[in-house]
Amino acid sequence: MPIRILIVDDHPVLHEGLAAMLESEADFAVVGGAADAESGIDAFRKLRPDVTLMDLKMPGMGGLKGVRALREEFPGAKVVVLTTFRGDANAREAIGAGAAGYLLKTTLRSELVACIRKVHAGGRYLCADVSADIATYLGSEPLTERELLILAMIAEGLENKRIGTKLDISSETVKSHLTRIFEKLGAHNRTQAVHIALRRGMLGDFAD
Amino acid sequence: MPIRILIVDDHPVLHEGLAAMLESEADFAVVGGAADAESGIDAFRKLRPDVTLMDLKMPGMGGLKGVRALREEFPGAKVVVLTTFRGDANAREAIGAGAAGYLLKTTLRSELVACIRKVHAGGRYLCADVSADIATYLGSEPLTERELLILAMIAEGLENKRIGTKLDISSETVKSHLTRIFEKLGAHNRTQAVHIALRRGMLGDFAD
DNA sequence: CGGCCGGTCACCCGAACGGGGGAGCGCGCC
DNA sequence: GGCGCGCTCCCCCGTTCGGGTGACCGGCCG
Repeated sequence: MPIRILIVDDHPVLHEGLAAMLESEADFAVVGGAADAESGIDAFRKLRPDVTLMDLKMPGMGGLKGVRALREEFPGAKVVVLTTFRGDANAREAIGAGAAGYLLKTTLRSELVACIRKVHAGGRYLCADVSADIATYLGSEPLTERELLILAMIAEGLENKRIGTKLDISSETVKSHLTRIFEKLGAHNRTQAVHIALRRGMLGDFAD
Repeated sequence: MPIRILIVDDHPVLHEGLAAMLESEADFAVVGGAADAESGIDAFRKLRPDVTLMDLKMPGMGGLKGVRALREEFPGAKVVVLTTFRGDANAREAIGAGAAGYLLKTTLRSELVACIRKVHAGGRYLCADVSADIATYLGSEPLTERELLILAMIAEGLENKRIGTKLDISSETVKSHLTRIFEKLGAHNRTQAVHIALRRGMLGDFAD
């Protein structure tokens, strides 16, 4: 009996590419597909695939919450995240959300297949680039939610005072958050902090 | 006789997806593929395809220069750019470099096929999102090379003085460039300028 | 030739930023 | 209960930023 696979990706081209790739493996069967996390979970309920391939950036709830929600409802679900972006933060969160595999879209067919096999067998698989990224920042403290929120507003170019107003806190508080953010990221000013955060995938990334 | 297509893309999954999609059209024939611009041009020399699909972000020279180089050697080459990223700047440059089509990877199969047909017939095709982006910023003045260079350094978090040192100019000059950059982008501070530039695809983008 | 444009530099000044302290307060965990 | 952590706020002070204004020069184009 083949490994039954569900594909959740909103890029038609990629979606079909994956399907074509996987179908050509003798013991793989693509049993369904969806273009966003919500309908992906629906599809899972009906199909109960062995392995689910999920993109991170999708309309609606997004892939990260998708993984979390899916794993909450089906703790045994085996999910492989497949995304365009590097950066340790994305991968860490995905793994924290319960993903068993994490691949980049630059992955070779052979690696994709190997990953699915490994995950299906109950293992984990991270592609090399990503595990390297994670290793690089192993010791680094994660930002708190508040800090991430403020950093996101910084990234949009807001000034401390305006952020304070929006969050109903003093601009002094914003400053002290910022100081901690700089410490954690190793930045010396707000623009550099944004740069590092983008590189590490900590901010709601640009582009789809 | 079918429309002969060359695919240049470094993402195996996407590459195969495109190939699968296009092959399933009766009058399309994928005659070759490459994973970077240089070998894409090599392939073009041998194959002389009717239409070339090219990704923008690739190792080596990158897709933009690839299009430029290809069109220089073969002014009649019909190139469709296929990329993940929105933003008017990317698209403008690609068109300026001689691309006849510009699609996002979120494009539907039907649109992809239509685009290739239109370009093959000698026409142009931009996907709706991108032409909307371009329309939005129609009146805006483009940044000069110098300004882009400085903006890129700003994006990395460098301060004016350090940029001045690196470029061997006064920090006052950096400031006056910056003032012009703010004007052109409609920004009020450096971080916001970077934000806008990223959104508009003006900076060497993040991620592959 | 005269103008325009892009790049260079200068000075003033008020506002924003970043580093240095210190200090409360609520919450969860041991 | 005590401790730590995250969030909140405050003051000081030197630096950087950003706006305003003005100026020079070399190249390109009409």
